[in-house]
Amino acid sequence: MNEHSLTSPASGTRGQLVDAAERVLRSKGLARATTKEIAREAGCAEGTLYLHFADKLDLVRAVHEKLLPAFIEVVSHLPERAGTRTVEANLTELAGSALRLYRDMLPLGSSLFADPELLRRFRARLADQGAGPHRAWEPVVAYLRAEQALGRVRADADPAAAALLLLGACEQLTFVELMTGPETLPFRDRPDPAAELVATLLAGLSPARPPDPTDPERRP
Amino acid sequence: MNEHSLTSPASGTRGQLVDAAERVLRSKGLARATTKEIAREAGCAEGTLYLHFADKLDLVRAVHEKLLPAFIEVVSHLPERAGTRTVEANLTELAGSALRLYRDMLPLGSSLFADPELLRRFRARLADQGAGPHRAWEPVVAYLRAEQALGRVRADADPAAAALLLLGACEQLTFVELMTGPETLPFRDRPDPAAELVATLLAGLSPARPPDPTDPERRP
Amino acid sequence: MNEHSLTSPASGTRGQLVDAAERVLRSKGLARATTKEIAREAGCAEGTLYLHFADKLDLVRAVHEKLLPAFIEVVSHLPERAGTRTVEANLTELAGSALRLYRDMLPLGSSLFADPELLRRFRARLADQGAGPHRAWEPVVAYLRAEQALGRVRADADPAAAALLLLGACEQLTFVELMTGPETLPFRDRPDPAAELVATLLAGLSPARPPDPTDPERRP
Amino acid sequence: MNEHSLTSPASGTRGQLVDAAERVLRSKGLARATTKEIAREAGCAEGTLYLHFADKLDLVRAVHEKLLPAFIEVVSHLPERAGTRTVEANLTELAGSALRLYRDMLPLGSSLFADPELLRRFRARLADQGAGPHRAWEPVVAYLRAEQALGRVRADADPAAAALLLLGACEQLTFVELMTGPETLPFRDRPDPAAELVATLLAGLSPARPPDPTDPERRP
DNA sequence: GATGAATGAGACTTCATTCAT
DNA sequence: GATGAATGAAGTCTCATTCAT
Repeated sequence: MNEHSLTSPASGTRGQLVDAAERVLRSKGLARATTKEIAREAGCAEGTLYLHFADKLDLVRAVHEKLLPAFIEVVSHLPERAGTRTVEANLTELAGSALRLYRDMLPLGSSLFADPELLRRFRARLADQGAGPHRAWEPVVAYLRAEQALGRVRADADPAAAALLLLGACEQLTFVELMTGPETLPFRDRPDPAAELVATLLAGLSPARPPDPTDPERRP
Repeated sequence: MNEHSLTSPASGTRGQLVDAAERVLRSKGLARATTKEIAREAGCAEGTLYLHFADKLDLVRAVHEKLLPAFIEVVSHLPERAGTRTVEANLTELAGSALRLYRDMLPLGSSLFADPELLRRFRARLADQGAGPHRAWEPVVAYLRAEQALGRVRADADPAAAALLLLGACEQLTFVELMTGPETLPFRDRPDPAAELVATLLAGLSPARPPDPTDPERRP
Repeated sequence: MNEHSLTSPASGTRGQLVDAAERVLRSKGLARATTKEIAREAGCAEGTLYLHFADKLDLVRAVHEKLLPAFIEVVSHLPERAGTRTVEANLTELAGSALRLYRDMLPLGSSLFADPELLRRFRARLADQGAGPHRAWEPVVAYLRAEQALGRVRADADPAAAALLLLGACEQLTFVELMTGPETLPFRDRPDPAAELVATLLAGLSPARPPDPTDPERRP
Repeated sequence: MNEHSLTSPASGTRGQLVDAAERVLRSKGLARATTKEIAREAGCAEGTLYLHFADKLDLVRAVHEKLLPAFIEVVSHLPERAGTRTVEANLTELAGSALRLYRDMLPLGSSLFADPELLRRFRARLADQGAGPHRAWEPVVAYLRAEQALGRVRADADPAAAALLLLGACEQLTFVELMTGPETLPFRDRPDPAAELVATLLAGLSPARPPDPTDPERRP
């Protein structure tokens, strides 16, 4: 992962074009990214773009296609952590990673919504691959299920809902920060937002609760 | 609230232009919304747009400026609910509303990231008004604090983190649904996603917990 | 004559519009003078312009129509000077005035050539009035004739050619200065360009000449 | 030199654009010259213009930049004439050329004043090149100095002032003719305006003058 | 495969002019 | 006579795309 991209630099003209497009999309935005600048950034001629992609939108789609796997790659090592350290530590590390990843990916990913045709092509490709952004939840769900099996997470908790709560909070926090600007950081000026989110999720909001019969700590 | 807008239809040419721009942005996306079509949709000449806005981006910014207040308006009645019904019912209703609101607002709001200049102007206006998207959390936080005072929410819970977890989950669920397409609805095919999220947030993930000493239900 | 115009400020809305147009033409140029700004400068509404002029070009023409009379007004007192002071002093004063006048008038007057239709209308009006910019030569010619009658100018000199030489030199000097910019003043950095032009015109270039038989100084 | 331009037709798309722009500026004027028509005249697409020039004004400036060198080219052969024929014949030929050149150049050159931004850019380029319209005087001054050395022009005459008087008269005569229109030709209906101007300049206006001691014709 | 000058449709924007008040 | 919001034609300029080299 280099400084400008979540993914490794690609070789070959095609790869250079995708990397260049990603850099230009990040700095100029979809609305102001031109083929001229992308080609210049890739170090090739404007016409070369059309040897590798049907049109500009196809190149942009190729950029978006790199993003989700990059995210999943980072999250996918989480299940191996089940049973190690504490649940709180593992989830806090996850939330920290998610906050960093979203900060890099949200501006690019969100701009899919600026062009319905781009979104349509992106979806078509997702459908072909049976993929989707929800795949990012799967390692988290798998981890939580493993911890449930180990008795470190309530057996009757809903792992999917929990994954969504935690990752959603990270995404929204990033979304708001990016909208509000670098000067105003609502919530993030707290010592450790990731830890606070995890603590709240672990403890829940209900004031009291009957003891969990599956709780191994309660076994004699 | 009409079918096409979260806000009441405005009167006056300026208001018609903002409403028309919102409709066009929704259907065509920022990248394909043209001044010609916006003017046609507003029922006025293209030049009229420039009597009311400095340029196209200023009109787009005006559309975005309407979104947050519309969201807050809906959420802001929540605190009055404190102490009524059950916490679970109140939060489930909130989550349901949030899911519906995000579905309307996310495509528009996200496209802010497609143009850095648009985002810059949007932020500048936020700074002038001391506002920000985090204001949407405030009514939820206020509600949770009120319920804490009533003993219906753990006294040591973090209301801000809880608001972020719940609203973030709603936002991410919507985000993924919008990206994945109307056919594939991960998670949302469940009977009631809002209820599941709330249940998980209320119960927490930890298998056991010492009784909350401030819990009034535990007083003899 | 006020600071902004060669002519007295006019009263009435029509006159205010002409004055305002002159100021805007001077500062912005014909190519960038808009009816909106002229109206603002005149303190009236844009529509009011069309109550007093057929269109924008008619207003511009009205501005140009004021210029020549203003020039002639200044030059027209010259013939009264015949026989007073010296010919050199009188012509030097004339040249000095002409330099100042051209500096004010050339930018405006020259821009007539930027629009053939404007020039056409201007000419049509000139034809109606039997006027023309050559009228500016007439007082100078009249003066020189008077000095010829007094024997202070060669009897066989051509007053029209002399007027053209002197005023033409002043015009070109100004033209070049305006083109070159305020920093570089070719020729004008000399102590007194007007005096040098007059001295050269009076003495001529020919190295020797037979005595003028009509020269009164040679009469016994 | 072709019928439409003072300069040789250029090759290459850029040169064709400059030539086309010159023709359109001559016929339509700065105020009515459109990029669409210039491109059509140049036989290329409108967008091609922007491959070779930053904007329309840059193209117009390029046209203006060709004018002065074209003028100087014609005048620059004058110094070689020193000592040949008569001073009167040489200067009359110069004046004749100047009248023709000004008729071609003044409408274009004058319209520089119709747009301050155009004038600003033109000046900036002049400053870079150390050039300026006053360079047109230099060959004339050089010629007069040479004739002074040969004793055919008064030794104490001011060559710069003389050049300005003669060229200025030609410019003003053309200026007035262009303003007044082709029907009315003040002064130019005379048999040979150029000859009359030169005769007056050579003889001067003063009725008498002491013999020039440096005049070689007076030496025994 | 690579180039980059040329293309031309179409975007945004301006501005002289009109007209109901 | 005065207004100024609205008009819409026309302008400048951009940029994805093509194609001869």
